[in-house]
Amino acid sequence: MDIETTVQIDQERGIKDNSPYNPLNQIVSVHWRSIDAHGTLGPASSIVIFHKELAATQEEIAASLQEFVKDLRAAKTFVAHNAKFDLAYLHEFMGASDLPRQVWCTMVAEYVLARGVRTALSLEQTAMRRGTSLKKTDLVNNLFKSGVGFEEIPLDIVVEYADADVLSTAQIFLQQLEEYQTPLSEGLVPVVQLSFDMLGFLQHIESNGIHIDLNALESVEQEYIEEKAQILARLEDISRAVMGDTPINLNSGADVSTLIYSRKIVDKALHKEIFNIGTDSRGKSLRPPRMTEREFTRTVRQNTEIARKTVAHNCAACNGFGKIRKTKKDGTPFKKENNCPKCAGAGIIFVDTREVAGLRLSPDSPEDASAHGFKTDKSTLKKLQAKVAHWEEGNPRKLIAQEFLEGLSRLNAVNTYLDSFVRNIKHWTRTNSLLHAQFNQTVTRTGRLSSSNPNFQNQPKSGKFPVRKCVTSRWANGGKILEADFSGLEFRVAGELSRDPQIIDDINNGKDVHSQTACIINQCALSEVTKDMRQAAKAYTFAPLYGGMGAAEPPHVQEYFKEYFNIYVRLGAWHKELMTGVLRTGIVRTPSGREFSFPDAQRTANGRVTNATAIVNYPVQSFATADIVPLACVRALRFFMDEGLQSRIILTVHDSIVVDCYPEEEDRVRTLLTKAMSGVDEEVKTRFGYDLCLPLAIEIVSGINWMETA
DNA sequence: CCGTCTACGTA
DNA sequence: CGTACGTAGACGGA
Repeated sequence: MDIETTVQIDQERGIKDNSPYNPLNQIVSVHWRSIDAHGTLGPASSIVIFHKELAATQEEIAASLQEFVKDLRAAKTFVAHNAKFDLAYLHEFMGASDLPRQVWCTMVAEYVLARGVRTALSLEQTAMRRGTSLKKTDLVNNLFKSGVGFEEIPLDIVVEYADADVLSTAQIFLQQLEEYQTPLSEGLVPVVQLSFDMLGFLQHIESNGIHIDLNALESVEQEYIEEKAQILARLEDISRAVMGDTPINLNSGADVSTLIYSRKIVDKALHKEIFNIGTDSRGKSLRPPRMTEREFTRTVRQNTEIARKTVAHNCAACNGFGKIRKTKKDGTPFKKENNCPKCAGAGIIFVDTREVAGLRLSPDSPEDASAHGFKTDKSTLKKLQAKVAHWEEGNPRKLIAQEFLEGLSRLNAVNTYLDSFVRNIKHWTRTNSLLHAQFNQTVTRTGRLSSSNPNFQNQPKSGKFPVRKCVTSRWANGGKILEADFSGLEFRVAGELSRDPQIIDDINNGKDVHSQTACIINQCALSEVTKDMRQAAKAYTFAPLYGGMGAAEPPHVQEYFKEYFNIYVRLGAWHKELMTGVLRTGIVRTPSGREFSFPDAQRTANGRVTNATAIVNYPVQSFATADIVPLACVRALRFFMDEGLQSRIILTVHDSIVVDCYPEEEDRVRTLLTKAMSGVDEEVKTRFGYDLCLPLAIEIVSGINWMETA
């Protein structure tokens, strides 16, 4: 089936919203066909509910809807491309009672078959790839792209288009059904079934929505706006002091780079080429070139010029107007004015003084280069701050530099908090204070979810991000926000998949692995490890797990990587097995049967395997957060329903489940989540036929909002 | 207008 | 140190 809907456009931001949770949206039409057990298609049916050309009476529409509901109830399997969307509309507009239990989403099925290789998954692209029937839909596509809802598109075209989509979906479904029965792909059945179950879970939590306290959000926003204004005022003062009249846009990497490093790039294209700036076909950054310190310094000198403080003058060529009127060859003036070429239309020219502008810091290595100059991100700024700390006390620029670097670092963060988090939460929160973020099932290479409109999976951590205070319970009297996390899930799964006896031992004995790492890194005794050292060491516990080799690290850290694989011998052996397996078959498989294809993998001249890090990382990340956690999600929802809980599951963030807890239900919620999550091994066994050898532990916290949890 | 790049944040 | 994401503004070429 296929549902066409209206769409709302946010004029200010140009954002299109065809969500069923936008109260202004409506179902325009519903289109469907039946398919019998032999794969024979019934006739095309459709109902038009809301359209400018609509002639049917309410009674007639109601009668057609009855027909549709009858077919829906009779159906064994509900098939649609991006079925979550259609299910959500059915749920919001027709209530939950008639929703089909078994769903087949042709988009999700296609995604699983793609085996982690990025593939265009739209209905159109899928149909083209599979050679199934396809209606030329340029007209509809263009209208839709420009934001015209289906209610405005000529009705005969809507019906023709939608019927063609239904037919195409049906044909793709039949092909997929066959493909999932072939020896090559039958192993994917448990995973695609879990994905369909997860689709229902996602539709459910999206429908529940997240309750937002808009007053709390407003006051957090005000605090950030104030903080930003203060930082900006100070940074602009400093900017004027060190740059003279040269205008600096603190949101511009190029401007800020000039200010910090006192250098302007002469030829940006050349600069990009020299420092190999860019991304590869997988969207990852290219590697910076190797250079000695001397080479680097020389290169920077050659391709940059020292930034000087400037004094602004009225442009003499245009008298400060910015525009000039040229005259034609015959002496008559052109009709339109041109931008003054001397000042590029600004009316002002900036004349260099002799004084060097900026903070006069130097980049260290090609790693510090960026497209428009040199990096100005948090870690680079931190490095620069450490340098400035060593400047002699008498240096008059020391204080200013410290203040600027610290302020800029915070400004970058506060900008993100305001521009991305606050603004987007505000934008997507409906008038009933519910925010229905989207969870996308067919985006990532590993099978994880992604989240958008807004992304609710990248909020700064609990306890330090006041925006989280606005996530509150929908039940005013005694409702709570509760979050259950799998602890150390990926480390456990790495032990699980490699069956490394030392990892298994460490986990069973509750060993503090990060402290052990800190010991090795800092070459000290266990008793000497401080809290900070342990925190810093965490990254090094995980690096080798995911294929990190410490190539760019100092010698003693490289030693650590060696020692790590001496301790976890089996893990290292497993990594090798994965790689030789990929070289042989092109495939990595997890215990769920999910597969990842590496068609281009080969051994390079220096003995390494292409995509080595991805090959060892995908199974761990995927089995943990794309198989185990979704399974726990599906179980949790099933338990909640079976027990008739009023509490709502509202969110999952890769290894956690978040619940809006109904008053007095917290104990039951905790019990059921523990059963769903810690007990997930029993369903891993029934669904995938796999015995987990390690226990899965969870931690549960709760509080009056999503920030203040304990 | 659209793709690329940098920056922020998460597991 | 690695892998996987989404969003926004700046920039530069069409």
